[in-house]
Amino acid sequence: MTELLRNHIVKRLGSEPANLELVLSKFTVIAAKRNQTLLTQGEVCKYVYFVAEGCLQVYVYDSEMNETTRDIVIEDNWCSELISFGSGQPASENIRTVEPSTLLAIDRKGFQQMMETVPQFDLVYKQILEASYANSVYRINTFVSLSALDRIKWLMQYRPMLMTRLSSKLIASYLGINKDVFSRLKAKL
Amino acid sequence: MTELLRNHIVKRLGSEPANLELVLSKFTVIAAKRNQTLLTQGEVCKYVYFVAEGCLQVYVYDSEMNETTRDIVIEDNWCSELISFGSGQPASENIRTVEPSTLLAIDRKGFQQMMETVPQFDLVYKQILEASYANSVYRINTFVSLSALDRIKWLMQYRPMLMTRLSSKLIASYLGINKDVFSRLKAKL
DNA sequence: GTAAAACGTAGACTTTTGTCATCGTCAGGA
DNA sequence: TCCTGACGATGACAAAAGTCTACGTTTTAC
Repeated sequence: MTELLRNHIVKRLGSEPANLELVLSKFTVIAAKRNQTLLTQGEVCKYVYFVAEGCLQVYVYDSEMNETTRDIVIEDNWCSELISFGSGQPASENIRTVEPSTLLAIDRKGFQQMMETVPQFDLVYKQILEASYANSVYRINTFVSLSALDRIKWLMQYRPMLMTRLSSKLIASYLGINKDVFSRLKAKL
Repeated sequence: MTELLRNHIVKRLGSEPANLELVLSKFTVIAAKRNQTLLTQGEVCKYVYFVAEGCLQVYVYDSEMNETTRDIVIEDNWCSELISFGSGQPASENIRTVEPSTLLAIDRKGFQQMMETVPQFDLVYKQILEASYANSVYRINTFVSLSALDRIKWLMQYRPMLMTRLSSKLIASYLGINKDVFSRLKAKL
């Protein structure tokens, strides 16, 4: 299963770093069922996950306990609550599986060791952080100005796989739209 | 003027790093008037700015050329389009002054030299990036689920200075609210 | 296998938000 | 000084989004 992570890293760095096998051995393989909670807000985020198979949801609750989904992470991507993971502060977000998933998890200590064993991992971390940041910025700039209908069109254009793969409820919460409204608008396309 | 930046850095790092004076000398002082454009989307972002005095707006245009403001940066904070600055890719955002401002600018080469001269600057960069990321995440999680009225209340609670300091038009675009609606809701408080 | 729960769709209705036009005020430039 | 253009407020109206209920279908749990 670490094969997928190896490919991912080689792809990112352009070549296979020395000691990669050693690093890979530091990851714990987790076979998670659907709907399994990986992180609850208020707790400290202890792991960074590489999603080898499956799909994760990063979400918060609003004042009426409705979920709003900040991010949906599919296979071959990283997922964590980086702020909490890096600082040790309580996490502000929740993470759960939305499909049966295979995850490769690494904790802070392992992460630290990884940085020392393979100096290029500093670069990998920076890349993850920068990609996460870019993603957030993009999401703000795109979504603040778009109507609900245009947000749906956007999703169909740029992440069409999610439309077929995820429940309407989840998509609606990702798009910041009421689920009834989502159902109606989708029918109008 | 670099005095303000020195204080900022010492505050962040907890102590004054060696060679700080040398590093400070690499910054260019810019006295910018109100409404001056510092970055236009499509161009490469060449500088990271430290806002010593004044206020900057980071914004994009939607399909009807309305501005939507992703961030407002006041004195004692950093401002840039980090993705473009780091990668050399065209910027996706615009930056302008909304008040007469004093800025300390450093370009990529200076930034690079800074990293080498003062190793702790790697940490400063990471801090800037992490803070920017945390800020974006917070903005998404807060704003996606809040009504226009609640967004105004949020601003009054957490960044009250902006309410008095900025034009209604700018605040409305920061909150993602139509300016007429903003005017009405504000009157109802 | 069956009962219960969750899900997706739909209609009727309410609330929120956006649009447009108007008007008085104020600040900056000629 | 006067003109002009930007700004903020407001009313009337339109459009978008949210709420609630109901119902048939699918999925899940026991």
